[in-house]
Amino acid sequence: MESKPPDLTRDKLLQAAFCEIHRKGFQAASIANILEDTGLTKGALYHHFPTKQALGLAVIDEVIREQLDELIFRRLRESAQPVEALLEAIACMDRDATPEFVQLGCPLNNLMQEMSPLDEAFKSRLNGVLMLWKNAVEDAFTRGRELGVIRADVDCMAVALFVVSAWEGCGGIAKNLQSPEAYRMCMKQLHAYVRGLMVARQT
Amino acid sequence: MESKPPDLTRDKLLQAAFCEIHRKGFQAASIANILEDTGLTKGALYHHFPTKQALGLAVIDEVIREQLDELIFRRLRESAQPVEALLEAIACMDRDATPEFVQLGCPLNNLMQEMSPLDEAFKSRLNGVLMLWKNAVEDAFTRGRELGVIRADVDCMAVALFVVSAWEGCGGIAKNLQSPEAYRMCMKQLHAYVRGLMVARQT
DNA sequence: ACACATCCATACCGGTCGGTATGTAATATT
DNA sequence: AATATTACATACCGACCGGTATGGATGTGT
Repeated sequence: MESKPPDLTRDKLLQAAFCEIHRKGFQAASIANILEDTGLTKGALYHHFPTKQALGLAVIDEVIREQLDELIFRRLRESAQPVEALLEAIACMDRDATPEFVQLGCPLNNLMQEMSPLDEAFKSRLNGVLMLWKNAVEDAFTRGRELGVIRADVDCMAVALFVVSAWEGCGGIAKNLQSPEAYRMCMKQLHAYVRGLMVARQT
Repeated sequence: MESKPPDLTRDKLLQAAFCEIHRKGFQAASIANILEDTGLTKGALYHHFPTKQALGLAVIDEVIREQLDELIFRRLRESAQPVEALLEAIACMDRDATPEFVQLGCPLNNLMQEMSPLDEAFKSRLNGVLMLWKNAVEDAFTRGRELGVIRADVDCMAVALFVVSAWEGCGGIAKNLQSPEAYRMCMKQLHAYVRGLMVARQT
């Protein structure tokens, strides 16, 4: 028994809403544009989502969270060498930084900056995703410390929060500079910072 | 000969616009609200500023830039011990973080995230301020290296870019968590990172 | 005293926004 | 086969937006 009828229309709306929000921000995102992109009408949208806010929240839960989970969280969770996976994830974001992604910035961070002070519902959902991120990184550090890869004096939680902050910060700055080079330069420093938390390795 | 008649009305508009933009973002900032706060009318506003964009750009140049200059840039510029001044500036932001400032976030970063991808004029002005910041930090590192306080292997420009990124990143994350404690925890790691760039000191 | 520019208030405009009421075709239910 | 529900399309609404046109008050140069 399939518990999930795919609901193609809903998915199209979510995807188009994600793009529009990613480009314009949530408040400036135009329902009309989303409908134009999908070829649908208001009847369709308001049949699936009671309000624009509900649409935005669904984008967070069903698009943004999923993307980050695939791209980052899961890799950290599933790797037997969590610290190496973290370094690889950082290096990977670095390498794969397309000019378009750099220019538009991290969808999660964009929404957090815009909506968290304005809307409680947004804030809690966004913070939920942020905590998934922080916890994934913290867990990687904790496991790394147990494995003897991370120095014993490292405060895993504080460091994890800082790593995520710096991560988003690098993306934000590069977005404004609209420069993949700046992003790489910046993420390279974050990479070096994390390496500095590891126990000195004998080569 | 006074070159600057104070222009009280203009200043009131700028200040009210700054607050409204700080709270809502530029696009969502309502001209009507700004006028209500100041007790002025559209006639006054559009006499001093041709458009809403011009008002926003003036806020950047005449409010935000000045604030950051006083709070950070100047201190780095004028100190004979630039690295210590940087550490102190970081610790200071940390200590003085009021819940309100944490909740609203850095005005510069807010505008950068929102407007840089949308408006060229905003982008160039904002990047100008950002470069002032980065250059001030870079200069502090460079001078610190010449003074023998910073390790010789440090890439001052890359590190400066990272420091500013992480700085803004910490503010951004704390803004979403709406937690001064998280901000302090995060900035403390940044503080430690900068200290880690210094030559080992014999106590 | 007169002309003129500065500074600001009032009234108004077209456009876009999110949201709703209504209709309809297709599908599921009984 | 009749009925109810789902899944959309269409047309429309009031609110608010940034911006403008006009007019009045005040000072200023001559």
